[in-house]
Amino acid sequence: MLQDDVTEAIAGAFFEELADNGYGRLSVDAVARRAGVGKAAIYRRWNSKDRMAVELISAVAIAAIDLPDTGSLRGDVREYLANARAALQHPLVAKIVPDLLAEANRAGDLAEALLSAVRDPRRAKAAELLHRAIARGELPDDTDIDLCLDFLAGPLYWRLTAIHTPLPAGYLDRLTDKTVAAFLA
Amino acid sequence: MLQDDVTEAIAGAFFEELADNGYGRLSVDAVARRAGVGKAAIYRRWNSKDRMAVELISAVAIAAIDLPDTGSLRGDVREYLANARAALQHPLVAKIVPDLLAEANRAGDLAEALLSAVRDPRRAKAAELLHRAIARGELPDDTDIDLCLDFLAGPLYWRLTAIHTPLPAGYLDRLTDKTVAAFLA
DNA sequence: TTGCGATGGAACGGAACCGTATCGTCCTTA
DNA sequence: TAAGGACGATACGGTTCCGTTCCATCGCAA
Repeated sequence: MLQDDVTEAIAGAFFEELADNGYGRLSVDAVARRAGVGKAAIYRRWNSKDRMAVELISAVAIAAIDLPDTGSLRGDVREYLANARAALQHPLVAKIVPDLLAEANRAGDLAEALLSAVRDPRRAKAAELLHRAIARGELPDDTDIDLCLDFLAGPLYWRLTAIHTPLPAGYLDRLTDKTVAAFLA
Repeated sequence: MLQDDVTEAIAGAFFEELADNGYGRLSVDAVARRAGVGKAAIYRRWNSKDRMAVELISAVAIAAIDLPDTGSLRGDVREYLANARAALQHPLVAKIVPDLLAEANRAGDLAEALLSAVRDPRRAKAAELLHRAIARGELPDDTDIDLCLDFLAGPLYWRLTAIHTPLPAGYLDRLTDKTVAAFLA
């Protein structure tokens, strides 16, 4: 029976290595060393480095999908952005997400797993936020959902992962204002 | 005297390898093989893989800075987005930019070079677009420049590199409308 | 023609990596 | 108490990589 604490040590070390080195430079030896674990313990759980990565990443990505429902468009947007900020400001997440996003544009099992297990469900989930606003009459029926979703996620992601400078006080409120204004334009 | 055609073949192969494998998996042997060149020809030009990468990437990144000046805010935004779309739809650029953006969040010479040679100049250049609009009176004096810049770049970047689905007809026009609306909110 | 220098190709040492195998040790369960 | 299995550690073969070195060839200038 595989021991849970060893599995967790491996998972923790895996994400730390992923943040430090990126998926391209990730090595099983380094994960084992960092976890204080023999390599056999890793290969007893997954039969290759790629399978380990796909399984560990998919698990946390799926668990992280959570959509607010405050009853108003502005409240939902504010809450969605606050969740996104909290996630992307985690030091490990901030380094891992852009790396995996780049990896998703390449060929391979990890790319397919990321698209089907992370990107598509997350985008469908976020679309619910807009559909609810349309049902409430806060947005017109012919709202361009896809375009609005780009405005919901794009600016904050760009700010936190590309520009990578701290958010000034009140940033999230002003971001919410402009995002809602863009939805209505 | 180093031959220019060899240098160009190396540069071309470097960017193709970078797109296919990412910076983490990039190997000098593969670049030389792809360029039809001996490894010695590479090390005669740069004394390490990292120096080659920094030099080649910095060169094209600096050359690619170009800001439109159409005389109106909406025209400038439309033109800026059209430029960005053209760049990010190039198949190599679409794979390389997200990879380097992830790399910029890590420690190392390449990260520093990317920040100082690419990110900062590009953001300063884009800020001019907004300052001109303020000077024309199209935007209020107290416009939050930083926040607006996130709206200028974020949605399209997110769409083209994270979502990675084709842009429907008229997307850029509607994107421009919503972007300007966000600026004014 | 002679000579210089860049070239492609090949090989090298040393290091890292993957996936497997083999230890002796420890913990759990029967 | 005895048996089984997961454990950390270590080493292995085979591959890949970096950076260096050597070689024969080719182009070009004197």
